[in-house]
Amino acid sequence: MKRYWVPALERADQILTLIAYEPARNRLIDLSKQLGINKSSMFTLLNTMESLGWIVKEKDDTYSLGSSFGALGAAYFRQFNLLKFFHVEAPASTHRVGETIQFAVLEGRDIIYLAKEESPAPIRVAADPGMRFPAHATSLGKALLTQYSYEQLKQLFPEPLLEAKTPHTITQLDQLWLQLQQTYEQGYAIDEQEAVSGFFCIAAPILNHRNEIIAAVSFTMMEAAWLDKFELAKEEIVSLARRLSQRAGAMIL
Amino acid sequence: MKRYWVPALERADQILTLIAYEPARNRLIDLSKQLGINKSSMFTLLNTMESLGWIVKEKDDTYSLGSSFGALGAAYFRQFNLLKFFHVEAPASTHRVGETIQFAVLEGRDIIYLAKEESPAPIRVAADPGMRFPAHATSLGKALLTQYSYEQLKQLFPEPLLEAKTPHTITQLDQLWLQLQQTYEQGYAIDEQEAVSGFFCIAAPILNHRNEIIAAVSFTMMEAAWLDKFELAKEEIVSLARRLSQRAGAMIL
DNA sequence: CCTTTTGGTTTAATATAATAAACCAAGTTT
DNA sequence: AAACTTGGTTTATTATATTAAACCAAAAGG
Repeated sequence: MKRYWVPALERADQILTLIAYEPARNRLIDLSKQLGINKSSMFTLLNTMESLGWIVKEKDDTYSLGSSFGALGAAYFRQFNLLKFFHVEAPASTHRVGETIQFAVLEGRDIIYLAKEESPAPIRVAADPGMRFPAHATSLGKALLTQYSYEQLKQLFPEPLLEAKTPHTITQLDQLWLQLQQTYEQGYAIDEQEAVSGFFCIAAPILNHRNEIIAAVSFTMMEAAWLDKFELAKEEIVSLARRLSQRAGAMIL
Repeated sequence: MKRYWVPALERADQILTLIAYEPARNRLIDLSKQLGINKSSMFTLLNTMESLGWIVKEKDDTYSLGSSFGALGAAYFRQFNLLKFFHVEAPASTHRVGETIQFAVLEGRDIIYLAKEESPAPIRVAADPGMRFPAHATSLGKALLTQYSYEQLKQLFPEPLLEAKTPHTITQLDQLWLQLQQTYEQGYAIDEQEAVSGFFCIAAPILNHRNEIIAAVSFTMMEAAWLDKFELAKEEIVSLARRLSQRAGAMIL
C-alpha cells in the first residue's frame, strides 16, 4: 500500500484520464465498470468533480472535461514564460529549414512537450503540448539531461536497462552518458530513430542567465530530409536556442 | 454539509487554484496555513498529487503545476473541434476590423473564453482562454443565452437580481429576456460597458447542423472605435460566425 | 556553542469516507 | 400489461482516511 496516499485523488485522476481520452462517451455506469469503482463511490466522485468544474455532464448523461482544466491548463503553460518568445522566434526557423520544431522541458526522466511550430511537411509525429516521452530516447531529452552528473543520472535511471522505444534506442546507461558528454561538447543532441522509427531529430538546449538548462528545442524530419539538410538544421536549431537563451537571460525570474 | 461529497477533491482543487495563481511560490507550510489544512493532511495530499503529476516540487520546496494539467488542459481545448477553424478564419476578420476577437462557449450561466485572436490595438481586456465570466453581462453570453426559453432562463437565474459588473450591467431578468429576443431577431448581441467599463462588444452565435447554438465570437473595442466601426464590426462578426457555422455544419460530431 | 524555532515527516487514535445493499424511475422484454 | 433489467440515487454499516502529537533535521537567534 502506498504511504501518505489519498486514494480519492488517484481515482479522480483515473476518471479524468478516461474522460480526456473519450469525452462525451462515458456515463456513470460505464466509468464505474471500466475503472472497477463502486457505482455509489463513482456517484459521489462525479458529483464533487462536477461541482468543482472539473467535468461537465452532457445532455445524454455522459461526461466531458470541464472548464477548470481550461483554466488550469492555461495556467500550466503560462508557467513557462519562454513560450511567448518561442512562438515569436520559431516561425522564422521553421520557414528557413522547412521542418517542424518542438519545445520541451524536463520533468523527472521524461520530457514534456510544451509547444510546437509546425511546418507544411506532409508527415509529422503526433507530439502535442502536454504529452510526455522518455527523455533518454529523444534528442530533446539528451539536450536536457546534460545538466546532470553521472551519479545523478544513475539515480534517475536505477534500472539495469533503459526503455527501448525502437530497435535503435539506447538501453545502456553508459552509452547514454557518453552521448551526453558528446552533446555537451558539441552543443546539440541527435536521435536517429530512437524515439520513433523513421524519424530523425536534432536538438539544442536553452539556458538562463545562470547558465542553467531550462528547456530545449528540436527539429524533427525523415531520413531523406535528414541527409539533405542536417547541417542547415544544426545551425538553425543552435541559433534558435541561442536566441531563446538570450531572451531567457533577459527575463527576471 | 454537502451531500455525496469527497472533501479530498475539494481540498485538491483549492491547492491547485492557489498554486496556479502563484506557481513556485508556496511550500507545504505556506499552503497549509493559507488553506487551513493540517500539515500532515497537506503532506499526504501533496505527495499524492506530486506522484500523479498534478504538481511538481521545485528545488526550493515550492510547488508548481505539473504536466498532467498540460495534458488535461490540451485535452479540454481539443474537445472543442471548432477551435482549429477559429484559428484559421479569425485572423482575416481581425485584420479587416483591427480589433480583438474572442471565442467562448456557455457553461451554466457563465461563458468560458476558449480562444482569442488579438489585434495590435494598444489596450485589450484580460480575458484569457480558460477564464469564465457571467454570461448575462457580455455580448458573447447574450448570443449564447438566446437558445433558452423564458422558463429556462428563470431556472438559470433564480435570484431576484442579476449580478452587476459595472453600473451599466442589466440586473432585471425581464430586461435580459427582451434583449435576448432582440438579439435573436437581429442575429447579433451587444454589450456597451456591461462587462467592463470603457469597453464595447458585439457578438454573433455559431450554430451546428441541427441549428443548435454551440459557441459565439465577438469583437471588443473602446468607445471611439465603437462609434467609428460599429457597422463594419457587425458585418464582419456575423460573417465570421456564419463561416464557422458552416464549418460546424460540415463536422461529424 | 547552545537553545529555540521552523518545516517536513511519521504514527496511533479518532473521525469520517466508502460501499454493500436497498430503493427508485424509466426503459426493455416477454 | 406484467415482469425484468438498467442506470442512477440513497442510506446504514464497515473500512479507511485524517489529524493531533511526537519526532527529526536544519536553520536561526542569543
